[in-house]
Amino acid sequence: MTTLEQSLRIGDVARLAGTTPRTIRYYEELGLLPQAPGRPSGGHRLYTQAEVDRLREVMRLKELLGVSLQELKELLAAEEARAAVRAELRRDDVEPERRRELLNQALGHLDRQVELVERRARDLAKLHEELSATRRRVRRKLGALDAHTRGARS
Amino acid sequence: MTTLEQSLRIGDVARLAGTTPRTIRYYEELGLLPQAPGRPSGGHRLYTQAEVDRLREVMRLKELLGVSLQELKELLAAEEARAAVRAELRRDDVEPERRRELLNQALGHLDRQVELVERRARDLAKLHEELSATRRRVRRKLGALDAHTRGARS
DNA sequence: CAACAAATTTACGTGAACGTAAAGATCATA
DNA sequence: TATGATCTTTACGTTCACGTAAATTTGTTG
Repeated sequence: MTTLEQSLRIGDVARLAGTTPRTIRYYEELGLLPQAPGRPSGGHRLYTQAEVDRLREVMRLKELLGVSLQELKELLAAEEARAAVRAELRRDDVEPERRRELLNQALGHLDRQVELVERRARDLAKLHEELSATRRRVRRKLGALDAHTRGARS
Repeated sequence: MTTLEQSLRIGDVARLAGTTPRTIRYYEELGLLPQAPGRPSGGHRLYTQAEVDRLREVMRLKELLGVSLQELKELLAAEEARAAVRAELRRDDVEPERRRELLNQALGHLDRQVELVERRARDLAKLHEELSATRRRVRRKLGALDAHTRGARS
């Protein structure tokens, strides 16, 4: 379980996620990524696999949802909330009151994301259907053309 | 049938499509929209409903596919091909040879579009599933929390 | 410890997709 | 025909999402 994961530097993270150090610093600056967890004596940023995953997720959402980094940051409040939940849940003495609050917050954020995704999926499905219909029509015309040409035994 | 549609000016088109004149001119400059069909003596651009539709389609594809305007232009070669087909098909004397060629071109472009849409749809579906799973877990935790609280008759 | 790769901050540069301003031309209406 | 709204081109400005360069510092390795 103790994967001994540690000490990825910004260049490693960038390579692993398929981007550049500049982008990572930029995202950190925007608050899209949390401050690098390790930073021994103000030196280089140190990351773990968790940060790589987070980064990939950010990139994926950006690509799939087509939102600005600012909107994405707001959307990602969900992740932060869930992180907070996980952190608090590790301790056993959280009051159920508080626990429920955190969970409900996370649920709200998740609902926003799900709704966004569903809207886009619906739109895409509609577009797909239209394209397919057009494609079928074109193929039918091609078929008719073939048949006619052969029928005329040119 | 003769809808007598005509004489929309650039501002009208912009309002109807939910954008601005600047954007329309920009798209025309990029070749995303054809030259305005009417331009009496070098004066104002004149459009018909067809141009409004085309514009909306461009905006929709841009939004849904998340591609650059340049990529979009290349993708939209399909529409141009289909327009050419429609134009030529109106005449009855097109050689079947040529006809088949045009139709096959259109089919190719359509296939590219369909594939792109399908890829995105698959990615979105995967994301949706993951979000839903997470959501279910959160709800389960909330449920357990409720049950426990009531069980403890606090 | 020398030396070289990789990281740091600071700051200016860039391409895409438009916005906006200016100066003038054109169109609809009173 | 006057006049105000809308359009024209030209051109510079702006925001976003980074790229790139410079000067310096930090880690790593022989």
